[in-house]
Amino acid sequence: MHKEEISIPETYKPDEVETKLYKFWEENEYFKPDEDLSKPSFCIVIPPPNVTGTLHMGHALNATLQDVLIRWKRMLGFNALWLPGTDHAGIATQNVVERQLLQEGLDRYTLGRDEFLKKVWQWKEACGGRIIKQLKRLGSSCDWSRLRFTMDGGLSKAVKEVFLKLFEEGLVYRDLRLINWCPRCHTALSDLEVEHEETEGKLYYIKYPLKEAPSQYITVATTRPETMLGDTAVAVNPEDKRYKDFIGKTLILPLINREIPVISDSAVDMEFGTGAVKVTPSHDFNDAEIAQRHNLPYVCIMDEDGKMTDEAGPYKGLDRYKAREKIINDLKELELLEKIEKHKHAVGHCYRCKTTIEPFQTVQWFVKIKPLAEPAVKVVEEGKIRFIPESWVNNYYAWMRDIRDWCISRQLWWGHRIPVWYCADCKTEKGIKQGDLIEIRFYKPIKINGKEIWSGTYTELRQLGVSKEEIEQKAKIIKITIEVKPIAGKEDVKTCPYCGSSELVQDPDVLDTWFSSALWPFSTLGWPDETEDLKRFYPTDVLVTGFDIIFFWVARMIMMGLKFMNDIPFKDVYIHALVRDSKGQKMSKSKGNVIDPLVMIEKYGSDAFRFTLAAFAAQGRDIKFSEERVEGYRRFINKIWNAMKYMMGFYHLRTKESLSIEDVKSPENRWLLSKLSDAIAETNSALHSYRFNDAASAIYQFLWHEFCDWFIEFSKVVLYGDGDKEETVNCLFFAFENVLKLLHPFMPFVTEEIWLNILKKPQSIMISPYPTTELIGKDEEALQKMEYVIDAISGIRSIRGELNIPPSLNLDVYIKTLTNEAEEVLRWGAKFILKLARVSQLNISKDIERERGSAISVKRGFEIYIPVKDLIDIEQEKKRLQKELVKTEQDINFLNKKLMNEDFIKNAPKDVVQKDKEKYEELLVRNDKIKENLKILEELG
RNA sequence: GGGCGGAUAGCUCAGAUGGGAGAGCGCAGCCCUUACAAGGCUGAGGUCACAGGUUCGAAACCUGUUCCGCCCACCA
Repeated sequence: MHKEEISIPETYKPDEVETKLYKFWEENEYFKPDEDLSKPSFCIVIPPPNVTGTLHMGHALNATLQDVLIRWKRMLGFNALWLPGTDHAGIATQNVVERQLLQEGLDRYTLGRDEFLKKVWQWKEACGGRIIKQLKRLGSSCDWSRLRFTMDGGLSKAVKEVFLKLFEEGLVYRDLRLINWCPRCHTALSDLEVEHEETEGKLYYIKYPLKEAPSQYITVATTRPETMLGDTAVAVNPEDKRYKDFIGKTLILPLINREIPVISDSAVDMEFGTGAVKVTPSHDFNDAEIAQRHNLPYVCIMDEDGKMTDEAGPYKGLDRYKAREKIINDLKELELLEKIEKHKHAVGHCYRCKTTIEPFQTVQWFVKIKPLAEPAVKVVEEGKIRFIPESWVNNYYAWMRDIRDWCISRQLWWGHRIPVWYCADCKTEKGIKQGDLIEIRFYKPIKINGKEIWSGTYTELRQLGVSKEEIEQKAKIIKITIEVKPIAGKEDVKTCPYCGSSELVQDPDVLDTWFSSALWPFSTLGWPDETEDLKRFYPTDVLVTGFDIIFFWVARMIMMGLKFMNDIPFKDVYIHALVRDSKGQKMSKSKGNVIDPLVMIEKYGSDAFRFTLAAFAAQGRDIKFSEERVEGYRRFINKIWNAMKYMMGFYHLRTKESLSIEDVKSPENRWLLSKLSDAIAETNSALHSYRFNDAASAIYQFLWHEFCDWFIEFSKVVLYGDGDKEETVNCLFFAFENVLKLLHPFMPFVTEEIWLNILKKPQSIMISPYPTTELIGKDEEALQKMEYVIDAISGIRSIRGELNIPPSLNLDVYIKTLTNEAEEVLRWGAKFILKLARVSQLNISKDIERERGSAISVKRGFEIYIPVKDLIDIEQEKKRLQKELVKTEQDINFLNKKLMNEDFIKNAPKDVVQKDKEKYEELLVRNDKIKENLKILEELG
């Protein structure tokens, strides 16, 4: 083997190396699966981060774990594809761009829909790639040539296809009902997008006088007095004796003097408040249900801005909170406010902007979810999809069982526009012209013939000469009522299929962002086309994600995958924890406790950072991130680097690339390969069951403590002294290279740097085969043998350390062996003992007479004596032995009790009993020796 | 109101199917030994939240309690 001169940098510099190597990998297309179809495939689709996103700890953890898996599988010989992409993130992105416009003094309505969308795309092109760059910085080995975006042509095609199919089957439908409305974002939200937060509020007790006898009244309790303007009844429980006589009577709604009935409904809780509930069908979900049952009218008193409508009489135009204030004051004046109590209750907030949501009655699109949910539950029950950790399936089932129809339309501009059109000229069954039912409001008035027009029906506006385009562009809200028949189409519908009219308006709404993400596992692989990728990689193998989007995303992917691919989208769902700060608090900008992954990478390097995340990723628990741990793993890298530097001094002696246990003779070398074998086995098995932390620690433990602390020290004895240098060097390199490969999925950069640029391997480490144990083998006998040597060294060191014997002192050590095996092995290992325990003279024999006044250490098979009477304080050694005596005696008692227990002997497995017996015998011997020595020391002292 | 998770060394956490408790950091002592002081060696430190139970044997399994954290839910 030709060995050229290699210059090795004194220290490892992550920042230089990482960018260089990432470029190298990308240029060589190592991230792409190859075309070899005989290899099994392994696929992960990335949970697409928002285009607006910047890499946070959650992304970093998520990406690290996926990269560990994909690199591991790739090295195991799989055709591995990690498919990356980003999500258009409807509301979030629209908000970002709108905020930007605001700084320029613009808003989206002034720009119009098309212009606004152009701006968003521009923004996406300019800034949307940021998170991709950051993922690369982390070392993610995604196949970037397959990068997807949820608004790409292909994915949009998939979205339309799915919508149309569901529409045709009646699984998407339009309905007029109460939905969650964000008055700031001006859009409907699904139930999931509402965050409920426990809030300290007030409970207002308001008197509603009886019409026939105004001195009598019913008191209702409410947290939202402003909604009383929309009351159309007061409900009491039919069982409630207090109100028995009121049922059926009429009350006068204060402030606006509407006559409303007292009704009875069993949904009313007699215990709460006064037992009488005001019913506001237009602004409360419960009340809407009561209204359905009792056929109550809906009075809408709040508009889409959260301001009071015409129906609110004197309160018209007031903001909802201002109206509340005024109403309370007015009620006080009328002496109709009985009392105000403090009251805790859950208030819903918009998950994007935190504004309090408002139940609002509008026409929206929904997905009928039960028929989709049932099969999705079944595949999990049948074990076709596995959740890891398993405990999450309960959450999944619970949600899926009580699932309600999914509101998918959003009153936004950025997103997949609903592929549905409405004809303005058709007559409906009710005989009204549809066009009249399409009502338009403008954000800024348009001028026609010098007249300012703010709003009108579609037909009116067209008659006034407003163009279709202008309506689409400038309209703030286009209200299309439920009576209008939707015409769905893959392509733009230009003429009405019923009447041939060209007066068609496209539904102004876009789809919930999560609608397109639900298709992610197959839309990214090319569906609806039957692509090669789809055949090869669907179903994907594992989904790695956080628990916060199990409902938003995971559940919906399962439903859609089953519906449109007739197959599960992934086999395993690995749910990882949330990354919190070191105090266990959720990281958030407002708390100022956010740790930026990129700062960590800059300070410590990507490898150290990734390793930290993996080492923290124990199942089922949140991660309290601590920077000190990252620092610790940076030192680990330093350790690796230094070990490498030592080894490279002997590189020229290397003769073999590959070894198995049969190829080596010397016990310490066989010991090393056996330990390596264990580390390999543990790493693989841990990764198989997603125990990332166990895998990380197995590698760390082996590399630092077994390889560096023990083996390198053994090797010095041979390499700086006598012995089979060649074999030792071969073992050093073989083990080191294997552990580099083991480590590569966790620390891709430093391993590659050493592999390629120090060891001068011809090919990247990322496509080298991952170590498996069968090629190396294990030698139990060598492990046993080395245990004698290691015990001896530890025993001497221990005496040294505890008795504070300075290393400069010459140390004579006597080892009395009790067995032939011990004697043979220790004589062989004397060279190691001498050097590693810094012994100047070592005598090993069966018939060693202990010198009076020796420090003693009793090991399995031998005893160590160190004559110390001239060296140290005998009192100290006595103390040391007494301490040990206490320990052994405790142990003996414990084992004795156990072994005297007949039930234990009878019931415990034989090997457990056997092991305890052996331990017991050993302890007895040790105990005797210690006692003996103590006696001698006593005599001396 | 329902459900889930946690409580183990001073700190942060491991302990997969039950066989006398581990790591990293921190702490104490000794050491610049020719890879590494970003290091080596040696130590100290734990009634595994509490109370019962199952078992020959429990940190682990079961029941209850306390304290934290999270998710879901239309109590106005």
